[in-house]
Amino acid sequence: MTRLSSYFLPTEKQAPADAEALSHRLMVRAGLVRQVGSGLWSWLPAGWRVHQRISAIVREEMDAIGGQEMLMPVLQPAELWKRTNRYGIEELFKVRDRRDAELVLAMTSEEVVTLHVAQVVRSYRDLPLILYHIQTKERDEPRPRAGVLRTREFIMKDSYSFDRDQEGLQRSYDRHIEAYDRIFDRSGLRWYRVASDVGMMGGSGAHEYMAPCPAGENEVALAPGYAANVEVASAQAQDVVLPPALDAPEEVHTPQARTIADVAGQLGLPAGALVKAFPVDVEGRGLVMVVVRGDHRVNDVKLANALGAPWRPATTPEIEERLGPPGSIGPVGIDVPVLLDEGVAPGPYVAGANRADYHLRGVEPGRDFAFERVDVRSVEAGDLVDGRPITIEPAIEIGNIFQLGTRYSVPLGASYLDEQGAERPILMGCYGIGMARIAAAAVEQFADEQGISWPRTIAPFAVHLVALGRAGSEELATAESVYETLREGGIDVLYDDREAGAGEKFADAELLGAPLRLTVGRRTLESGEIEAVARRGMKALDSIPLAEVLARVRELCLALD
RNA sequence: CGGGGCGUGGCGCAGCCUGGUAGCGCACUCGCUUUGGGAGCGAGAGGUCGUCGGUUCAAAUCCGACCGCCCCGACCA
Repeated sequence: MTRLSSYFLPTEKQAPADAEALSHRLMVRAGLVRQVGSGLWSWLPAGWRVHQRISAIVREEMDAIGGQEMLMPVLQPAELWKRTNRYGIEELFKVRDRRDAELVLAMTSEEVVTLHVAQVVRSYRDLPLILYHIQTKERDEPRPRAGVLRTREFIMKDSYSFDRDQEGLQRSYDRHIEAYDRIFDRSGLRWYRVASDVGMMGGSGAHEYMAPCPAGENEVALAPGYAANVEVASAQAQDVVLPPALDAPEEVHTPQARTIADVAGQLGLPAGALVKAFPVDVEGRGLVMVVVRGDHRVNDVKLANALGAPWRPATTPEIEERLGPPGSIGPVGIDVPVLLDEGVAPGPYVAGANRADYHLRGVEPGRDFAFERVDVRSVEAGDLVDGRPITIEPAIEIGNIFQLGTRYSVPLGASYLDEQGAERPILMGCYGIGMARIAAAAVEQFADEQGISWPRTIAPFAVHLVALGRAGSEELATAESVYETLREGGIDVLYDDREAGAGEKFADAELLGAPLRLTVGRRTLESGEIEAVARRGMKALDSIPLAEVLARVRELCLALD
């Protein structure tokens, strides 16, 4: 049923007032999705077609690497989640049944899939395995936002690999990289695979797939041949002009100066000629002073990774007791270990004197204080990677892959016997893809003033057929036959047979964004042809003789973006 | 969780300050006209003004509580 006159496609001229993100506005306006509650969305028929097409691509590529599709429940016993120590996660929905038994709504399915594998797999001969499902996920998000970009309920493809050792895990991981690269290529997106934080879960590797677009919640650092989440990105800092060196540090009076900007302003120096001291308390290690260049910022994630332990900013009393007045602390003459960021090149800097209203100038790392080198600053646009400047772009995370190791197999008892009869834990990986985010990213990346311009591989319809002319006209009769021809030829065609003006029909076609628009109207019908326009760029194509419609449309469907 | 904002017909909004039982544009229904870029004229239908309570002769409007939604931030194994 793809006659627009009877298709459930509620397009709107005006977007809801509270919709901000482009994809949110357009997906609602085009009648693809409708909101039910905060972070809760229905997919209307045309939107669901997009979703299904994305799922089909994912399914094909997962199957191609040997993935086996299954289906696990959303509602799961809380017990399993307690065993893996995930029951305390805030985002996890917890519910109770009529007998007061505790259940959860799954946000992923590591517990359940591992349970099955633990029950079934006995021997190294049963490995490796890749299992996946495409299933609803529930997350009690603190703040749903931007339409379908961040929701409390969404459908995700999550796969899980099971291998006997790290080499096997790496192979499964690499196979997922191949599959994911193909999936995102096929979906028509501009995307990057970036190194990502492995977090406190440990594991030996993690990547995120990022689609740059304005509504993105993440930031990626990009340079030719380089892409990384800014959470973990490293780059060479931009040079800063330093004042002349001194034989030894000298105190300078800096009354009331509490911030880098204050000090730099008073001394007439760029912020980069100062160093910034950031005292932190590290679990199991105590107080350390992290020092970065004055114009740089400490990156929480990189710091945690460099320390290899949880940390927190030192409190004011701790700073006053061990160092000096907050706002005037520095690395010289203290009995606290100093971690010096790589962004601080050799040379004389201005640093806090650990004495109110005074700073030191001419402070040289190594000469005036000892330090341990770390890389803990956030990279900035213009920093260099292999001599090339990076840019920082917002991006949507459309997929992630993660080497879990034995994080779940040990607590859930998933093990196997090796050739020697020794019991060993199974090594796991987990791999996710959010279908809705692919759709939203495509909208964001390719929309123009008129509306959406879908990549052909995930468009709800390949062809949007517009009939002009009123009931009983030759145009309408011809359009009917073109519609039937295309439909019987297996083309996904949406036929606008409504009694509406041309402007309205064209506007809706452009809003909905099918790659190819065909128009049956008097203008070209006289010469036995119909018009064709490519949605991407609104490029007029050669008119198509009626007798060749099916063949020509087939060609165009493969040729268009 | 902190900050800000908003709930009036399907969508977008006005009315609220200064109480007197609801209005505009689009969409919708019917008729006539129109028909290649969101048509014209005429006639209609559609609203517990988020909910509950309070003040008052009278509440969309004033007061209180609650609910919902959005944006920024925090958060996002």
